[in-house]
Amino acid sequence: MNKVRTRFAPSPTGALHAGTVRTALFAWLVARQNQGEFILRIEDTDQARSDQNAINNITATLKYVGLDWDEGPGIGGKFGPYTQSERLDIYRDWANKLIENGRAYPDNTSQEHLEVMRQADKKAGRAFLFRNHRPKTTPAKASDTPLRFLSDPKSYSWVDLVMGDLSAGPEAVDDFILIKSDGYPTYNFAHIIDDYLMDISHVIRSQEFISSVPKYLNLYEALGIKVPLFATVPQVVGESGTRKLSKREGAKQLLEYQTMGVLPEAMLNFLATIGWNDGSEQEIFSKEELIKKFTLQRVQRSPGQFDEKRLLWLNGHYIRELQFDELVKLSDGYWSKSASKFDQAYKNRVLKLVQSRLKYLDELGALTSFFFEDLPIKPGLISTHKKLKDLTAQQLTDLLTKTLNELERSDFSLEDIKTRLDKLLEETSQTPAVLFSLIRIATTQSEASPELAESLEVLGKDTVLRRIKNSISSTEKA
RNA sequence: GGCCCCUUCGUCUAGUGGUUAGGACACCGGGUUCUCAUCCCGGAAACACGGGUUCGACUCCCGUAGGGGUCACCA
Repeated sequence: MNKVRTRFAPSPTGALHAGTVRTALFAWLVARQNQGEFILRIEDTDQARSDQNAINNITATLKYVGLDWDEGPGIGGKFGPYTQSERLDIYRDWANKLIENGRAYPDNTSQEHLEVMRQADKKAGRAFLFRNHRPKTTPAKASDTPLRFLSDPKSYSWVDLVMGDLSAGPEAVDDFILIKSDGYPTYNFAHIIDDYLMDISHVIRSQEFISSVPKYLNLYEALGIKVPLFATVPQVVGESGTRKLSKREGAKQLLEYQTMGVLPEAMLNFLATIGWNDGSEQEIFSKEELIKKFTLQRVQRSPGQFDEKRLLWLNGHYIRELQFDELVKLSDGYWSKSASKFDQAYKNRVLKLVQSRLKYLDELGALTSFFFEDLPIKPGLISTHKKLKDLTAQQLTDLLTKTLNELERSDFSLEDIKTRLDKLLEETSQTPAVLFSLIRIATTQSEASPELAESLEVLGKDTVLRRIKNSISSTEKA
């Protein structure tokens, strides 16, 4: 069997989102599991829409999720260049071969006339086929005359590695533009030439191209070149459940998740399991396992929905699995501003307390800010608390005062804090639901926090006593 | 509209003629001295519909409906 070579061939017209990257991932997995090669090719044949920012976004996104490429722009390779705008001569040569064979013809039908014909066909309830309107005579070939493929309509059936047996009638084959008036090839033409010249074994792409395959098959024949294997990956749809993932659908570009602090291994796991699983009940897959277990045959044929909740669950899982020193490194940059005045040792103690609570790194600041600054007192935390709202100000003050007196005598070791909290429960004959809630609110002024004793220990005696005193004076006023 | 593809809990899915239709996320309830999270236990929740074939259909066949893609000098 020939060497497996797969490619990711995006057009640089915007930021990558999950759907596109998932397709890239599948192509990458096929290459890696077969000791093959993964090629990055930039399809910038649309001059107006392509730009360098998008190219940067593509490479940054691939690097984020760890999809390395063996050949591509920048790094080169034996089949370069890997940017289509640098391959114009190649397409022209192949186009000339088609002209010589009588399989391509210049056509300068105006956009207006095309539109008229399209409307007429639409009205007649049939698909528009240019070949039904081929001009009797072809214009002289000038440099700005578009070149059309002269199709040879017939039925095709072929095998798709994901979708299975597919077929279509001759109505799916038409005369399409090969070279545009600006001299650039269309996608339909360029990708076929490139896949052939770059020795691509598997063309793995998303669903919108499936109905164009018969046209491509017809072109492969005209060109007399070998047809690669096809694998069509269904789309990833957005929250609506129907529409394709897009900016309009509210989809984030993938790099936003990097900024949020979604770990690459979580993103990879998530992407791979939209529309794929190994047949078992396994949910967590490492990159190595994916390489070992992935098969195109087990890719779902129906679209998959992007479920951010599931992504965040996976990410939480991977954060919990992280070695602590690894988490320390990754957390850098996600702390609240107020944390900058504290040393790393203190931050580490805080981090230990929240590792199991983080769904994504960017939550860190909000989750831990009370460890670094006295938050403003929020009376609502008590007045709406289901266990505290019915206590009088006097009762609250009493409880806090007793707590203050007890903790003042503590050496603030975790052990001692726990002992004294237990003692307070006895003395006040309050349930933890009341007393601990109150202390927690007084010392954190937050909706939620890690375990009370541990939080107090990390906060330290001075801070805890100060905050309790502040709370007392605030409840007295109320 | 023509052509093509798709259809199991809200979501991701297991399932390839005989299962109490399984798991996970999310959700709800309970437990872990308080909250949030983790962890553990439990709950609700699906075979789009209609015909066949068969002793027996989620599984096979045919329709119907719904959804998606495509019909560009965009990819």
